[in-house]
Amino acid sequence: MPARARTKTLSPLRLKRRAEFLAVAAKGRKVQRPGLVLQALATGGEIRLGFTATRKIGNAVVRNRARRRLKEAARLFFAEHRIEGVDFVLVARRQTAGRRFALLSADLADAVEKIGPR
RNA sequence: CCAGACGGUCGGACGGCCGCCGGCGGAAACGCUGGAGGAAAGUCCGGGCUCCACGGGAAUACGGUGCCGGCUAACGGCCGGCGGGGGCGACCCCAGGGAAAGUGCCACAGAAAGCAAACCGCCCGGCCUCGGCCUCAUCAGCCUGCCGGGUAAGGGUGAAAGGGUGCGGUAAGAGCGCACCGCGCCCGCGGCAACGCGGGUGGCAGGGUAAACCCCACCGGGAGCAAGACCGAAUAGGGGUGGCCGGCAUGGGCCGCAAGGCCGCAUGCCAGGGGCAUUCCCGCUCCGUCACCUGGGUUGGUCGCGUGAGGUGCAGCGCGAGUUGCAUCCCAGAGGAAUGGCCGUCCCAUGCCGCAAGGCGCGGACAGAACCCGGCUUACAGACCGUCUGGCGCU
RNA sequence: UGGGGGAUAGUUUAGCGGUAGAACUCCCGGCUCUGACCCGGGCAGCCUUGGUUCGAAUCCAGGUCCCCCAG
Repeated sequence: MPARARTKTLSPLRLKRRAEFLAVAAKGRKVQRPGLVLQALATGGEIRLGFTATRKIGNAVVRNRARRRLKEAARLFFAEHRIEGVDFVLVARRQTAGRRFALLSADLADAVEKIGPR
């Protein structure tokens, strides 16, 4: 049986293992925006998301907040745009926690657009 | 009213829409319900819990603690007291046992840095050879010089110089004598004690440093929830049973005519290496190979995993830390890990514009549970409450 | 989570409780026609806050940061 049943089928699978993050970083594409860095790797399977916040951007509270805002932005964006077959990693930057949410969302849309032609 | 001391509480509020994690109900859709902190932090102490080692004793080593009494499951924590230091005061701070067990160190300066001595001095006595003063000259005297002795008041060095201040005393001095202060010892009283108070006595002995080694007293097994338990599929390593396993002596058995050889079969003795902090005594345990049998790690799942040294209220006892009784409540828990996003009104802080009303903008202290609990330490915008101190003013 | 170590000049590093040193760098001067080498001189430092001590880079405690090890 799966580790835990996804109650929401529309909430995408999460990347959890270090190896998965490393694979995306090593083999995928990368786009930088003021609010985030987006990494993408075509896999052909279901869409999967990973979130990264390093110690460089702040203490635990700041890192948590940055990651949650990225999650919210991603949730809203991918509800509108169905994309399959890609692993995305959203990396928080110093500005992520403080940037206005509308700008952060625009950063994400921009980044997906630019990285789009896989 | 101003300045301050101490203790405590809170640490944005309300609402709407869309979401996240857990629980309950449901076939599902979905509904209901719970969802970070005082420090969740640092990981500095103490425990619970779990596994391992668990044999006892003695000594040693190592680490920690260190005024007294109490609280506590325990503590290096807390409370109360004592002593010392600071502050006008409320109050604050203190690793605060032992320096007459021993060792070490005390740079530079200074005569001398720990055992008593004496550099410049002061004083006494002696020698007068040379020199100087005095004298007409000599002697005597004085200065200087040399020798012997007495001193530690003064000078100077230092963080520190063998009690301090004053009076007496003396050749000069000195606890040499006296008074007060300090210190040691003895006695009495108060206190459970640390200690305090009083009296007597000694004539000053015993410099500092133990956050230098050390001594004394007390405490201390190791590891940690990735501990650990259970469930489930394939390959190398574990467990049990049996056989074979080191040397020597004696006996025995077998082969051989014999010399001799083989067999640990029996008894006894001696062994090697590793582990149990070290040493010692006894003690325990493990070791290599073959055959057969049979259970378990890693990845995954379940449990551990929140009813607890628990929170709140009231009452009793206690100065207090706390403790006892009654009532009442169930209050996040999961995996790399959930509590977020947007909007509105208000509150707070702040920037700009404005005479003002107000407008525009930006931002809400420190910080995020990872087995749990008791402390400590550190971070923290601002607000509030209580007690107290000093000052000013009024009645 | 547990354990261990470290922080000294811009860099790499010495440093028995009393002096903070060395090398490279940098600056100035000299040598040279010029540069390098070389020679002489100079600037600059004990992570932070308290405490012990007459005196602390050194000893003790709290804090900050960094590194390493085990799982």
